[in-house]
Amino acid sequence: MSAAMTPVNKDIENLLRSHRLKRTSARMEILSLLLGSSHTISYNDISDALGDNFDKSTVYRTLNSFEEKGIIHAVNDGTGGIKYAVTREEGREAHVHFKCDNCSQTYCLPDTKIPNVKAPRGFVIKNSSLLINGTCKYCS
Amino acid sequence: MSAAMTPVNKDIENLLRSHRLKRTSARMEILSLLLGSSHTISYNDISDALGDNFDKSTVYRTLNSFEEKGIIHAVNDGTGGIKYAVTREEGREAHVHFKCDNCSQTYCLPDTKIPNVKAPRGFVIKNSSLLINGTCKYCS
DNA sequence: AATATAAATGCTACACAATTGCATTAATAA
DNA sequence: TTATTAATGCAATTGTGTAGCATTTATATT
Repeated sequence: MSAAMTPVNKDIENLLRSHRLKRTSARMEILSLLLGSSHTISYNDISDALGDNFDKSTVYRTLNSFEEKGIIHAVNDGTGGIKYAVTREEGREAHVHFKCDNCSQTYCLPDTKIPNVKAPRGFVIKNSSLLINGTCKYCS
Repeated sequence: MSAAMTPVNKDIENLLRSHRLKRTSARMEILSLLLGSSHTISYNDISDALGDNFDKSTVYRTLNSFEEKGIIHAVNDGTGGIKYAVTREEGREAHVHFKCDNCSQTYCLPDTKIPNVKAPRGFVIKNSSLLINGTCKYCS
């Protein structure tokens, strides 16, 4: 078996370099977690996984710079904090997020696009975000 | 001209009584603000409008009990705090919320229903919330 | 390989939203 | 009018996230 099921370092390094972000261990480890997760993750998830190796502000700043570069996107599932997921090709367009009431995880549904809605006269639509909750495929 | 453009006290009293909530001045005033607003309002909006007549915890607890009773519903427009609006008949069904990038107000669109989406196999949908942003009818 | 420079980090403090425990006060039922 | 039950105010606390600033580190340059 290979070293890990997690994304290989080279992939992560390339991703950082292509966005002109310095290759630091905080970024490597945080990006590795994000790439290896099937669902959105929060600051707390990252903090738990990484122990106290990095300062809170480093983790938050890392997430913010990933988001600015478009590597990840923020998801607000209504539970308080913000969660993040890597933005994959299929998910560039506005896609649906799904929060499971059972396991409390929030998933990107990159292939499920947000339908167009017709707003009342005078309201001009720019963006939209659709959050669904229910039971995820691992819990149903 | 009648006493005010705001909802009459009797309406508010009835609303409280029908939900078995005691008629206190905090509830009367907060509910009056909510009923009189065309858009969602936050704790800060209420606090500003009411001065320091009521404690922070009273205001939050009042909003929470209104929400539990279904008198109002919470809207998270991604700007930090939670906003609230009275749930009117047409809006009982899941409706769209609209955040204006210009005036920063968030509106209920009670007649704009959230379209059904087809989630991937295994995901069972219970509820959904759709937040649109753009320019509202008062700003366009 | 050594150095310069620009950026990232850790630390501490802070800001803000929201909640909680508890003693006091007020609203309604009896 | 009193008894009961719930709401309020206060103070403290939690949780999420940001900001300033000195120090350290990654990378480009020589």
